[in-house]
Amino acid sequence: MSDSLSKKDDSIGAINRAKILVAAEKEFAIHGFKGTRVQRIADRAELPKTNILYYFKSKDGLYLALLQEILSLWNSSFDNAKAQDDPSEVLARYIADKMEISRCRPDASKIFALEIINGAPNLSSFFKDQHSTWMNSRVAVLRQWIELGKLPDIDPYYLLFNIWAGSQHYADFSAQITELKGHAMDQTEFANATKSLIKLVLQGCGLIVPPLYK
Amino acid sequence: MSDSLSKKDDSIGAINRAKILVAAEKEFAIHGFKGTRVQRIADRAELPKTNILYYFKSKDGLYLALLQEILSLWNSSFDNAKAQDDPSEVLARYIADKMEISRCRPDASKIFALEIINGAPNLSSFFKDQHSTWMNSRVAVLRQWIELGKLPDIDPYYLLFNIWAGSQHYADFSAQITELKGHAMDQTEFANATKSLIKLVLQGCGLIVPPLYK
DNA sequence: CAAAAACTAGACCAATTGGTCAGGTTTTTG
DNA sequence: CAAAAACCTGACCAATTGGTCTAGTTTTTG
Repeated sequence: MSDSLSKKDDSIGAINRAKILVAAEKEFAIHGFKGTRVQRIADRAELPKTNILYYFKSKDGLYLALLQEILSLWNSSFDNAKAQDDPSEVLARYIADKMEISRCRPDASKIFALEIINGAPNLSSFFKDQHSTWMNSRVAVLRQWIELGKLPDIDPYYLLFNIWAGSQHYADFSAQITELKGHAMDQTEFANATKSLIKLVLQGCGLIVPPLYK
Repeated sequence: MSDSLSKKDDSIGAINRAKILVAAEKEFAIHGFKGTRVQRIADRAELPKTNILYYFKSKDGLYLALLQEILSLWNSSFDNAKAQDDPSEVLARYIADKMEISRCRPDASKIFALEIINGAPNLSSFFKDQHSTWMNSRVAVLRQWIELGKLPDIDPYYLLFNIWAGSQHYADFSAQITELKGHAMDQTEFANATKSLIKLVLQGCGLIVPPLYK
């Protein structure tokens, strides 16, 4: 049977589904939802178009499945941070994680960005609620840090927005960055960009950068 | 006569062209290039579809005209900064300008973002060259500031990327922000976000925030 | 004021494309 | 090993949509 619940066998179906998702991620990132052609996903996955529609009921279905997989990338170490943790360590680690996603999964980041820019028409209210809940709990921890004097006064929302913006930028705007730098960023440059961002954000809100991230 | 060179008369053609551009900006920002329907631009502009194609040769032509108008927004006070200027003042002003664009022209920002995310398929190499030239001259000024000891050592590229990312985020990701905050940001909140960003960036690279922007 | 230019607009079309269908083959399973 | 389930695929279709054509109306201009 072929419901799309999680399972990672090596059946021919699982392999093809994975190939299709990889191809679709690339196509949707480059062309957007409306601009993406099922035929081109098929070409990229080296399967006939009909198979795409066989494994995923429709273009919509494929997109939704892909989006769900992408959203799971948003989980991070910051999710479990507590008031007793060290803000510098936690935030530096969080930024480093976010930068790593931008480096390794730029297309996933782009698809998410496209979705938000267009008004999040395909994000379920379940995800939105979950996201809001997550945000509230994280803002609470940041406020506790501030009360405890571990973090200088700063609006938690704008702090988080800046971390997201600053890290996702390297994935979403890679075309611009490549153009301006004259070449695509390599791993070393990503490491430097990560250090810069960590320093900017931590120092920007009055924290000391942990030695590990200098 | 109807070449699309600049002119701001009140002829019926100029008025309609302007109405179409306003409508198109909204539609392209929400649906992307491929997802935008000429008919819907027409509906929004309250003109028959044929008139859209009359004033602009094609959907492509309309999009290109709009994009060109949007690119002109990128000019700013930072363009003319010199080594003898004060980095704190210049950068604070630059960030404030960028935030103002995000607040007043969010759809323009979104269209630019969509264009870059999709690999900048419609940005002329003329614009790219111009942009690179601009970047080189700005990086040079930042480096002079560093040499003069007016600005602590920081990679000029990553500094500028962070300013762009941090400010454009408020336009491009407004759907997410609205969802997480529970409401759309008003002018007061934009003012606070601007202060936060200025403080984060300036303090982040070791500068003092000018009183005017506190 | 007449002719040219600018503008309005309904009818229509060709091309694209997501998706269906029917008839296969291969793999799994009892 | 047979039957059922899973998988493959070419032919085909209906709907959408950017764009054209033709024919008219309004505005500008010499």
